[in-house]
Amino acid sequence: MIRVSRLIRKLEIFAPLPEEEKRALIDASSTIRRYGAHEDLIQEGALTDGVKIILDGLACRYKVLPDGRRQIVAYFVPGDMCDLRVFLLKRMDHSIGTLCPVEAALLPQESVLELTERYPRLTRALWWSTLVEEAITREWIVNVGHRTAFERMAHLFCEIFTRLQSVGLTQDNRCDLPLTQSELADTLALSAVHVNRTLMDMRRARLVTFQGKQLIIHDRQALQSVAGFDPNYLHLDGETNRLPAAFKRNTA
Amino acid sequence: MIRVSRLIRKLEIFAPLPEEEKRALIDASSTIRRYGAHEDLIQEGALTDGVKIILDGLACRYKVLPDGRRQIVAYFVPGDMCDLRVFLLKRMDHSIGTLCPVEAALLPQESVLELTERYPRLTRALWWSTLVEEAITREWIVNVGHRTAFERMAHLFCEIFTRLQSVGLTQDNRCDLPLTQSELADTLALSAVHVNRTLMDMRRARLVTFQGKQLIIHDRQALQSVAGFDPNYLHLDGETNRLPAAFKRNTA
DNA sequence: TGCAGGTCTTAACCCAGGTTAATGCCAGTC
DNA sequence: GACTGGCATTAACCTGGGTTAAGACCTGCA
Repeated sequence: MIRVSRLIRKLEIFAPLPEEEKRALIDASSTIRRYGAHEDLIQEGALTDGVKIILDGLACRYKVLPDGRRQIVAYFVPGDMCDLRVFLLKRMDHSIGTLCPVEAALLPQESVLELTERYPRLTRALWWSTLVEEAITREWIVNVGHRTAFERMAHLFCEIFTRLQSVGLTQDNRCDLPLTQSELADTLALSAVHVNRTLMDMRRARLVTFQGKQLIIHDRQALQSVAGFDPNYLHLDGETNRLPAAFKRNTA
Repeated sequence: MIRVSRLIRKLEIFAPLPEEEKRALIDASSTIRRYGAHEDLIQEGALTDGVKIILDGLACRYKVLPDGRRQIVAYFVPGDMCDLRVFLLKRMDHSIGTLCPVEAALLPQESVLELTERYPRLTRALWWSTLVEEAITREWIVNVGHRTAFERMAHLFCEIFTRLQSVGLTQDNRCDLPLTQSELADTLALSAVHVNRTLMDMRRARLVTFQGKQLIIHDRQALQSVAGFDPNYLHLDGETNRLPAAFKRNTA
């Protein structure tokens, strides 16, 4: 199996890519690296380097506060890229770390520059994927700011499940989710204790079971409804995307 | 005065732009539009159109929840662009509205495509500015998630003041800030009542006075310190940015 | 096989911030 | 110069979620 096939599958939600451009992306990302659990791919303050494409496992962006508390601000699932264009900033203003063992493809800076200079369709698809990422970050502000613990967690589960589903990493109503409760807490801006309480409530409500690093969604409809989850912001539906007219010509 | 000079000034924090590219940007953005206070530039669900550059006034991105509550997820100050590449998405997943009368330059989609195709330096500078915007969004998650009302508000004031300062819109220790307390509440994910309480506390602590749409910072050092504000994430310091080597050649 | 460190679970107690509601203070405007 | 509607301010009361702490449950390792 082609290592970056999940990325390509994702990019093609936006628009089909010509074989040549797919091949160029595959060729450029042939260097694979493996990371252990809870290892940093890159640390806050470090000089930025090339782009990483997550092939397997789960990673996250996070920020650490002076008092040592941590806020996870994004998850990376297989097929996601960490920071298409970070090399434009001198130093990272946050860290990226793994949550479990991770396999990633490296795309050196020069390759990114070259690809984006030569392949307009690929470039637009990559841009699009960064727009989606931004949309997710915005939704997280709403989540942390305006939803109760229960809704918030329900919303996160809906999002993760939907994203994993779109890259073929769910089975029926379940998926692997290698997170501890306190990592969930760092994500949702809740205490670990309250995450546990809420998880128990969800289990009792027969909505969701999250145990042994497995997420089982018993009633997706109900879950989405309590969460107020509208998948629109994930832009996973081809219908919600469009190509600028000037660009469509080249796409057939 | 050139209408988009603030944008150009901002972009040149990243790297100086050749005259030709500046001129191209100025020419492309010669259509000016005026909006009233609390008017939408674009609404959630609408088809996306061209890019807008804020010349004067204050605008914001916001999302509305089913229960009618609103979360402001970003501010646009003069010199900011609303969504360089939104036209890659079919429909908006949030709205952009004004907070006071606003003057904006319109950059039609075709101009964006043309500029980004012809002018690599300008393009990179524009990319950079979207990276900065993303960094701000991430910091907002931390703000809403992990800081107390007092710290949170202090942090927002530090950020806004710094951003306005960088485009020359502050006088000494004060700046115009055309927000009501309940708009502040929508930003900080607090109730309007608690915003008022906190504002009073800040006034009493002789840190900040926010009255009559004016923000006066009495003790910036102290404010930054309670907020845990580290301006690094704004990337306004030229030193924190860098050009990829492959690109530097063309920049002299 | 027993121990150690991480994780999960539960209970008891507390407080930051939400909610409701009343009052005051404008700036238009007819 | 009264009337209206939007803001700001304050008080009284309540609750969701934080904190602390203790016990149970794992899993890997010696």
